[in-house]
Amino acid sequence: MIDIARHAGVSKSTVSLVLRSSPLVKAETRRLVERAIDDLGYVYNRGAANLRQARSNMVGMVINDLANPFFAELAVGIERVFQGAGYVPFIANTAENPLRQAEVLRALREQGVAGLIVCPSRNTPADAFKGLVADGVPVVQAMRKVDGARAASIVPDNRRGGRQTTEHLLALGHRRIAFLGGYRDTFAHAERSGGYCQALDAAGVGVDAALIIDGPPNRDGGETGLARALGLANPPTAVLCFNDVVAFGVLAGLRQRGLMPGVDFAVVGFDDVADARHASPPLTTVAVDSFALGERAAQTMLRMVHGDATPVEGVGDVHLVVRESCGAGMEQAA
Amino acid sequence: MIDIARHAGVSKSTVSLVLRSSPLVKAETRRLVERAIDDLGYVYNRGAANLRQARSNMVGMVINDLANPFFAELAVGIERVFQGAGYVPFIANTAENPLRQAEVLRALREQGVAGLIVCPSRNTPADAFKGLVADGVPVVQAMRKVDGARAASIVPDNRRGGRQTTEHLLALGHRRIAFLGGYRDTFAHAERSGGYCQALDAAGVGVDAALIIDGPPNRDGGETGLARALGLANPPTAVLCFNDVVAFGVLAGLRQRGLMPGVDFAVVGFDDVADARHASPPLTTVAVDSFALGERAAQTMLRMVHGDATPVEGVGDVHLVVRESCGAGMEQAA
DNA sequence: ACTCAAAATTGGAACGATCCAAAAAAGAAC
DNA sequence: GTTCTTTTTTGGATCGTTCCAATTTTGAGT
Repeated sequence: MIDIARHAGVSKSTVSLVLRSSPLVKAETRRLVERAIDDLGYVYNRGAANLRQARSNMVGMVINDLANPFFAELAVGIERVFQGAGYVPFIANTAENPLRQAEVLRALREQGVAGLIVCPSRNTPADAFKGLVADGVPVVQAMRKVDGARAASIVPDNRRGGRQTTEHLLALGHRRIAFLGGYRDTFAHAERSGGYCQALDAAGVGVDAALIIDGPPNRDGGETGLARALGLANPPTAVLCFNDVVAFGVLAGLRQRGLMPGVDFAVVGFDDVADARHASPPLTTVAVDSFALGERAAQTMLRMVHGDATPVEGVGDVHLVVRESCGAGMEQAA
Repeated sequence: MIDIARHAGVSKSTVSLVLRSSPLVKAETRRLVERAIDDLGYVYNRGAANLRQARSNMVGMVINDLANPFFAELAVGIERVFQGAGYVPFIANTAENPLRQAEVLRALREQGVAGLIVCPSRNTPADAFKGLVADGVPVVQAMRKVDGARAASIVPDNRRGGRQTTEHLLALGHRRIAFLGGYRDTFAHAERSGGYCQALDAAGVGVDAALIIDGPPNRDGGETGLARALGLANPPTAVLCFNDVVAFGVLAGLRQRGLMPGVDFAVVGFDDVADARHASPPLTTVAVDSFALGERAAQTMLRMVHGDATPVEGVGDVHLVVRESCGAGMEQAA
């Protein structure tokens, strides 16, 4: 920076002002300095800058499973908001591993992030964000939240989604409805299956614990879960899946058994990822609007960066998207 | 850090040594300092450290399209290597936008990354990495490479893959084979379609320019490309798709028209993403082994970080995976 | 007890930016 | 041409770490 100052015939303080595009410098001086900057191929050292001024332009997105297209969509949505605001978002994957998550959070903190959006991994301890929050780093939880954590959160209305789909299946005449996939110890599972139980109770059908089958929230989880469900003495005629990826597994599993999803068996997903409407048959699911959710999380974080300290607990709207996999019109099957 | 020194009754230099786990400190002193560290809830400031010592533990992965599951898989593979080596990988998405990519690269440089793995966006200028390379930051291109860029690269054998699949379709009796999707101005398109042309020429079939239909490398690109292909005066009986996602679009398009992929029409993909074998019908495709490719790119970068300056131009092995979408056994269709 | 090497510790000067208070330059008003 | 604002520029201290050379402590050998 001193080299530039010399080259442009000004002081390093002036160069600093130019770099931060301060209105204090005369236009002419600015041009002079700017020329020197690209003459010398100078690169700003963000680390040094952060030393004095905590304001960094780096935000972190900590995501539990990048391989799940839903989270990839969410990430893309979030990114778009930050781009416009002059922040550079970096994504880190924790692969559902709380240890890995802790490492990532530490690294981001050391790096001096301006804020964080986190989709907490499974089994995240309640105090995972304590240090960050105490330091005044805005932390927004997205999609999931850790109970006991004192950080903002933006989550979809999982309970309502679970209830709506279950009601839909009930209306189609199903009485044996399974809830498939996802780990019982996660926030999302508790809420989604909670909505499911609530709807069953309200309809006077009653919950059969054997029909709540957990497992990894991926394709395999769907396939093996389906196998277990069909192996029951009194098997279900419909399944509500923890998420769309699980539902894809179920669709594949049904087909392998020569069953036609949407005709012989009803399948409903959750999330409405881009592929859901391209599945065969197109998947009935709960649209969570990942884009809007990500946008909202990002905006919440920006507000916190700018000093708004009100703790936000946002709930995103969801709605049922009826396609073919639930077999609307298969009332006789039950 | 000075607070810690005082609290532990040592000097800041000693604390610094402990933080870097130097062998110079006595075990007893180390324990003393470590206790002070978590008593006071101290957080290391990586920025300040990088100020003196260029060695950062942050590596960047710049990815052109996170929404494509193939790149997400690649990213996960790369991450796994770095974790073991004590580096923290951050992912940034460029969404195929060279301007955005430039911003991201600048941000990473300012942040002082130890190295970069880049899947260059479309239309990346040849000098995009010049500054980085001049600074001695290791840059490894993965999957794609920019011509003229003097940076290492690890890419799959696209040409061979294109050739193999085309030969396979020829062997099944097809003579009108289209190449669908992808932008003509990308490296991967040039190589993959190059292999395709080569195989056609070798078989004496000849290339019909009308059968090379480009478009976005996503589901939509597949659907609209298929529509164009089927609208030709002399339509193809088989398509080789630029990648699996395009192929998924083609499968959906065929089904909408009441055509059965693998029976009425042959479809082949490229990449072998996880979903390829779960498609219906399971997709015949070229396996590029994203995991191994990512691993190799990461290891190349690590070698460069450790001072190995030999420019690497790695080519990853590919192999044809025959499933059902190509309709092995449909020779009569041609 | 004394010497000397080895091991462990230390203070102060960097690194590259920002902040602050103060100085210099430019304009306005008389 | 003063004097007084207002605008622009500036030097030096500072952020939290690492490096270096120098110092202190330890311990072995006599």
